[in-house]
Amino acid sequence: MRNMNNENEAVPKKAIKRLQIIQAAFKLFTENGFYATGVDLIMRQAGVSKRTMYIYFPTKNDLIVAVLEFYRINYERGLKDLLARNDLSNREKIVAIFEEAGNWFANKQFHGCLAVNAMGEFSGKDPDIENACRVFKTWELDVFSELTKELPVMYPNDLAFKLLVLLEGMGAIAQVMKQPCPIDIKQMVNDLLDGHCVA
Amino acid sequence: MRNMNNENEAVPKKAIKRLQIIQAAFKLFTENGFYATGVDLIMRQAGVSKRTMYIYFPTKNDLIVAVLEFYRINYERGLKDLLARNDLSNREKIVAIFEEAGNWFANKQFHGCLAVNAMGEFSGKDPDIENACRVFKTWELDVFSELTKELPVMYPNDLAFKLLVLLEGMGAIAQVMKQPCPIDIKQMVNDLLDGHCVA
DNA sequence: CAACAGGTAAACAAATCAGTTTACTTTTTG
DNA sequence: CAAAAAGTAAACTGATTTGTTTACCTGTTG
Repeated sequence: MRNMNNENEAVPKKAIKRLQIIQAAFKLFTENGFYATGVDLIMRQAGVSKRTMYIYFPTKNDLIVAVLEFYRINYERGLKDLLARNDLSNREKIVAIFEEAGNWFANKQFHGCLAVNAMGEFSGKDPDIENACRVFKTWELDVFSELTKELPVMYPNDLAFKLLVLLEGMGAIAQVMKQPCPIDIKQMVNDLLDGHCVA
Repeated sequence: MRNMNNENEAVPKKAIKRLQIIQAAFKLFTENGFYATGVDLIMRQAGVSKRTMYIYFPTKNDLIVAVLEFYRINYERGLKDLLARNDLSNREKIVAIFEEAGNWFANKQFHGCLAVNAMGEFSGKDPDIENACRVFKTWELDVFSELTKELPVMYPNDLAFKLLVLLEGMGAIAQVMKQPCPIDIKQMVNDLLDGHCVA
């Protein structure tokens, strides 16, 4: 059985294995934690031999750093469509982000922010992982900053940081409590936005 | 050299070893995570033999549950004096809690909320640990609820939850970013309180 | 066809993990 | 004092960990 799809040939085989490993590791790290997830299981789930794995990722921590980068890129892609919409104001986009996050957090399968979890396991132990976590949170802050800087507010960066605090808080509580959020987050976000608006 | 203090004899030796173990484990779990901390190191730091450890805590997870309870009791004791003061209004106490938390989070040694970190490592794996984490967060919420219920606000429980969201968010960001909080948290808390006040 | 890069499968090494057991010592207490 | 309770130190088990190595296979390409 040869290659059947003669259209759209030349798929970059090179990076396929690497991505398979990252995706399997991402799922396992998210669901079971970093230390608790062994490389043998990752390689089995990825359908890849151990040797291949250690060619792409010389150490497990290298893989963790790559997974955290993947986590951010994945997150970015999920937000892309929303951020690109021109039928929504920046303020509406912010509210929409919290709505989407709220739905995500409400899922029983939610396991908290991977970067926060990684920090809990590797803080003070692996600078590369620490750095990857900070890069992620910095990016999250940048997303909000991009949205608030064109809002009629006095201190857009302060507002962005407050929004991030809100998002983190929701996530952490959802992760631990695993029950629907009893408050109206949308209203809380709107109050925050109103409090900063000069117009 | 016999026992010198003939006054106040009969110190309950029984629970001393147990507490030593919990305190050493608390420190190590906080600084290095749960999976990453081996029982051999805990027992060495506690100055206790392995056998004794396994008499008090048949499994490592039993110890983790005990540490999480200790974490809560410790937290409660740290808040006791503040909550008992009668020269402060409930509103002032809430603000004071955030000020203290802010100072704590600003410390470079801060490693995030132990219950959140535990959830990141044991979510879906150990019901007892999960439960201990939820008990901790429920207690945190109760502290705020006790303070808000006597405030002139419409929905004291909602306000309490929002305060908890704020506290969690600050903690999670501080844990990852490890840099001073760029916003005025006291003002953010006051805004939140003002937004709920009917008077 | 032949060379070769990239892959598999599995055995292996060395360390570490949680937890057990044994033999002995210290401390408390009736 | 003497029995009993609680402790120590250290060897040990068996499973698991990350990471290495060996021998073999496969698809592509000059």
